[in-house]
Amino acid sequence: MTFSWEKGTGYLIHFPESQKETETILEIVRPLFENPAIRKIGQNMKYDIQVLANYGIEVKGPLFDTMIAHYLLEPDMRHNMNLLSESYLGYSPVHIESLIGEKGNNQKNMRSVPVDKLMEYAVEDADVTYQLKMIFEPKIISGGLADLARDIEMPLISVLAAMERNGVKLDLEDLKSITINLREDIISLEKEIYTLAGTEFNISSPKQLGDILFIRLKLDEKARVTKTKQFITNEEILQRLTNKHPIISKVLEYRGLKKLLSTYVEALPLLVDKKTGRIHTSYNQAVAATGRLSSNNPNLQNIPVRDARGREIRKAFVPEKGHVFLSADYSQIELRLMAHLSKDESMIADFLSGNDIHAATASKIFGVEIDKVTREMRSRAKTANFGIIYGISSFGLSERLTIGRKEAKDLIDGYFNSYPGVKIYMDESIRKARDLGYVTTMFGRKRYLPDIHSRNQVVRGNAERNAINAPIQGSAADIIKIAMIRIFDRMKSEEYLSKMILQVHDELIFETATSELEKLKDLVIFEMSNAVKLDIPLKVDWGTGNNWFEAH
DNA sequence: CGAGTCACG
DNA sequence: ACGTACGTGACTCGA
Repeated sequence: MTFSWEKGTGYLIHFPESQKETETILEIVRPLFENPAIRKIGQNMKYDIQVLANYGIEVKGPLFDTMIAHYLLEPDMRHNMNLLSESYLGYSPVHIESLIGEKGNNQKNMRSVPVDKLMEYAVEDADVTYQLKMIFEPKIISGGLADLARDIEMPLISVLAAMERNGVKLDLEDLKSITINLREDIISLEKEIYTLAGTEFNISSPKQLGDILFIRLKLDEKARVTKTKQFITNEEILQRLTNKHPIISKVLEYRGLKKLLSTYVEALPLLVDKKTGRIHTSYNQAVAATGRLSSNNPNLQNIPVRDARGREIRKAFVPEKGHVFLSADYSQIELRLMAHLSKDESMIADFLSGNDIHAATASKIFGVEIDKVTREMRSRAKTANFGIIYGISSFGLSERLTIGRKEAKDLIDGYFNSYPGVKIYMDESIRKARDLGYVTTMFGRKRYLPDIHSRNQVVRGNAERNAINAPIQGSAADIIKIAMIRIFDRMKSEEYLSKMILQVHDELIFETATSELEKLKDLVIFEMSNAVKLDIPLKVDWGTGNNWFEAH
């Protein structure tokens, strides 16, 4: 592990043989790492912070992470150190693989590398990092990204490190019984499908399934195909064929259950950490071009919730004894941001009225009193509101509402008549992207959109939708990051026992000591609601429970 | 290792 | 005549 200080010195911490030597070294470096007046520089510092935490050292003081800095400078690119070194320093560092071998089971431990080799690697690592810092920091400042870096991204690193280390407990018994049920159901569906098809085949193979449905059973003479000339067999297509043949609904159910089994129910238990007995996701702070986080190994940001059977999996995420889950989420944050950023008076008024926003939209675009809005009208308005955030097109909306292009266009025209400021704002975002080459979030995060000048209208259309969506999605990401930092700081300074454990884009989940529940709930709601002052309030919904299902 | 599919916000 | 809703990660198949 290597670190740099302001003076550019490389530090090597080797992994000593004896316990005594380890302790000596730790006590030498501890005052440095724990000194809040010393700014630490590193590449992917979340990792280093965790290694040090394993040795009981808490890294304090400001951070400057070159990976994160480059993410802010070039959010669409990749940020690993060798790549950065090659493109900014014209120098190819020693690959870690040359010391410990390729990734996989045979990858050696750092401890097995001879100390002289290790030293060379470590010193180079610190040197490269420091040189990158010297290049990136001025760019961050001149790019108007200093506040975002100093106040949000760099402080967030420690928050994420702690959340990852906290992890979340899984009820393995619960998952086991889900597994048994799923396996049974899958086997019987399999048999039914083979009977209905009149032959056995691999249902999980889109190619084989397509051939069965569209050649053997001839369920659609005009079946559409992919670029690779396979039949499309996705859910949307299959749904439309439900009435054509009883095999369809069986296949859909089979697909759904297989997904649950392989992606969640069977996979999650394998990722329980032997030492902690918990699941530790890792958050990637530098992949999503809009500024969102992502989660992997496992991805805990896509645990099923929409469908009843999938939602059961959430019951297996449980707090420790004496604890309860608290979940708090921003209500309609992206649409609220559209209202705020566009300053559209009528959308602001709709939010301030306290009415259901989709019903209010429906009332306007369909020209009926709000209490005369039907479920169907509300549902369409909701789809339109989503479309607006994504950078609507009449084609896209018509696909989702299964209506004609003309009808969709009329709906959009009606929408813009109701919320004229939104139309003006969207045009302004695209104009800004053309003029500057990028768009920004409320906190100055940039996304470059070079394709905005493309002569190819498909490519250009994509950039135009990004010009509309990125400031919205990105501002929402900025806001929850601010809330996370403030909540984390307060939980530490006010000595809470509870832990922040998960973030799912607009939602935070806490494993709360039961005695702290009321206080923590107020703290979380306050900090989330007040992370930023908008023209309309940020609404925060919350729930508690003895598992994630109940709390959500 | 790309393609197809599908889980989430 | 084109072909698109925004952002991710994981699994399975099959060349």
